[in-house]
Amino acid sequence: MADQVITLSDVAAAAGVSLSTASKALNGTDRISEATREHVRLTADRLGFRHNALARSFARGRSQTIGVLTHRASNPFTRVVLATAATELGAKEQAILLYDARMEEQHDVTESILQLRARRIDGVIVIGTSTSFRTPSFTSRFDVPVINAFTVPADPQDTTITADDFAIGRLAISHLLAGGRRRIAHLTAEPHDIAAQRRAEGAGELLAEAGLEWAAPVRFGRWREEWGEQAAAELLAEVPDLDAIFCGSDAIGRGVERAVRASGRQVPGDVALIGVDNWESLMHDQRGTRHLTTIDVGLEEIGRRVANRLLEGNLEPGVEYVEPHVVVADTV
Amino acid sequence: MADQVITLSDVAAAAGVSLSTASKALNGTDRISEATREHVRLTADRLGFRHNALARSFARGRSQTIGVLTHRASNPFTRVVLATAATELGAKEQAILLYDARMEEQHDVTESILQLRARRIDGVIVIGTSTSFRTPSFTSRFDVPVINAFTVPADPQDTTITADDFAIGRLAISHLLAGGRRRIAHLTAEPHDIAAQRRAEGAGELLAEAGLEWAAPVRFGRWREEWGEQAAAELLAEVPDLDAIFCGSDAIGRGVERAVRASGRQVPGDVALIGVDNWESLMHDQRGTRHLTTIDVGLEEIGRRVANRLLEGNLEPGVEYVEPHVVVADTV
DNA sequence: CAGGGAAGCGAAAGCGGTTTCGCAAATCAC
DNA sequence: GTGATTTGCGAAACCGCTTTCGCTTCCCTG
Repeated sequence: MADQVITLSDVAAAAGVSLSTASKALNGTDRISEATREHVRLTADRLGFRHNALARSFARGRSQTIGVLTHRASNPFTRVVLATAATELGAKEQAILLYDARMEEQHDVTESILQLRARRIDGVIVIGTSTSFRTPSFTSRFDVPVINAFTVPADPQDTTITADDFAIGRLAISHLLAGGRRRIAHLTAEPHDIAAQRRAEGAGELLAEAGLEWAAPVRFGRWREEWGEQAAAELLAEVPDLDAIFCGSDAIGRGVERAVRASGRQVPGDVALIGVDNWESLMHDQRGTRHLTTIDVGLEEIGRRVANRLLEGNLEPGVEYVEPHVVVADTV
Repeated sequence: MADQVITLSDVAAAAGVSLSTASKALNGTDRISEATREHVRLTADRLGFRHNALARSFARGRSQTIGVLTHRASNPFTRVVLATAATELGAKEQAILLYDARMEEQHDVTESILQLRARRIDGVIVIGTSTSFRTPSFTSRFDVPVINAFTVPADPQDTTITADDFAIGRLAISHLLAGGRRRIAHLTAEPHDIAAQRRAEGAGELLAEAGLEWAAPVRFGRWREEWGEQAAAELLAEVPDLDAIFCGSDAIGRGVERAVRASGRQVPGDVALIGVDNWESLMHDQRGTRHLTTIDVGLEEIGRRVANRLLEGNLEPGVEYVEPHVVVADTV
């Protein structure tokens, strides 16, 4: 525990070579004979040597830490991306330094940016709140790579990895069609919400390709369970022969399900339901279980990919979409 | 952007003092006249100087980063604690370095520990998976402070901050009693699950204090929605005059609610429901809404407190419990 | 066999701060 | 007014590693 810490010069001395030789040997850099390299490696192992990461970072000028800018880290979607990215980065010995700011407030975020630069971070991940809101562009405010996650990019030249709402809509309908449903309706969030719009568009497109139409006009409302319940009740009264409802989110879906059951219909016997978000996975692990069939938008994949792209330095400008996937459960 | 970086010696030169004086002035350490201190500060500001955090960390031997050991970062509860702690730490310029390991596997975690020590981390947070499982003790394996979060500590001398399952049970019953309920049952998880046990004990205790008994024996089963549904159906058949069910988790509660409604009863008119976890908060923010009344176990508070304790160096040995609170919604 | 180039290694200069220590001047006690 | 402290500041060592540069030695070419 309190044992003397071994430094590189200890290793060099023990191996009978110079400090610089030892450094090069262990780093695999520069021209060193294979014999001495191996010899240094062995003595280093024997002594239990580990680089002092602080000294190394200092000398190299690279901090082994990635800055993360979030809008509101308490957002559950943000958390998933954050935790996944942090795990991925940690596995590669990269720390993260998180600044949680209201990105709209210039002053606040400017201070954070200065802090991050002072820390000589190696890269930046900007995590947006959703695909509904545009996140300001920070790319030009750093001299290290910046990558955006889970957001609608303000600048199309920024590197962005995000969910594919259009594909989500298509996938939902495709799954319902595969289940034999034909009289399908869609209940979703605010009409000005970008994610809601794209999901509706994607869904409408696939429906049209199948030669079908919505069984009722798409209803826009709120991302809320209670709205789902109320809207579904009205919808079922107007269009009694529905056989499926595509719900804009799992929260809405929960409300819809209650209304459908309250109307005396069976789920999925009479009406199939599919949501979006994979809400239940946020509770699964040992606990929880699947009930509502849903579309997973791929938040974890976003987190993983963002971390890896950044480390690889693989930052092509433009938006890269993550493929959604169906999570099969009891409601289709 | 690519503008010359200002170093401390630039500041010293501009202020007409020595490097060491400049350092002390800005750090508020050592004896420096207030006049020169202020003068140095002003020139530093004027030049836009920021400490090179790397150099500083190196010189001081403190990394400004906290190591985090998790069992499985993908666990939703872990994520909440992690994200909250990271936010709190970030606000104080502390980075985090996350190692996600199966803590049971010695080899794996030993490597992580060595990495963390090489990084000269300033402290360690160990996040458990829940209050159901015991996490091995890592305190003695570091020479920096270690604090455990959301776990049953293996060593009572370790510093641990976690949820108070006993209080959770009491609180749930107290809320139901305040709502005028008297015929109360409890459906919860596996009988060997520590969290489930304590919640049941706490609930039973408060019930006894109120001069009441369970309307039916406590039923232990699984942390699953479907189990809740099935168990509630049976329970209602056996004890038709129940007026409340304390559900061991929100997932169970969801299932219970379906069963109650399916039996023709109203929620909360005929039967009140209360869960545990504040599941919906994991989805709230802009979206989602409250439906199920529940007990929030205080995960965010755990994250916050763990971060702050560590920074303050305020690490008394023993377990500190976070107070749960009721989240009022529609089912009581 | 002379000369040029490459291979292998070491000396030393950083990287940009913090911190110890010593010295001169100012302040204090008596 | 003298000696003992205290105050304010600068010189320089140091943190542990990376990296440049130069010096040998060896090999190859013609």
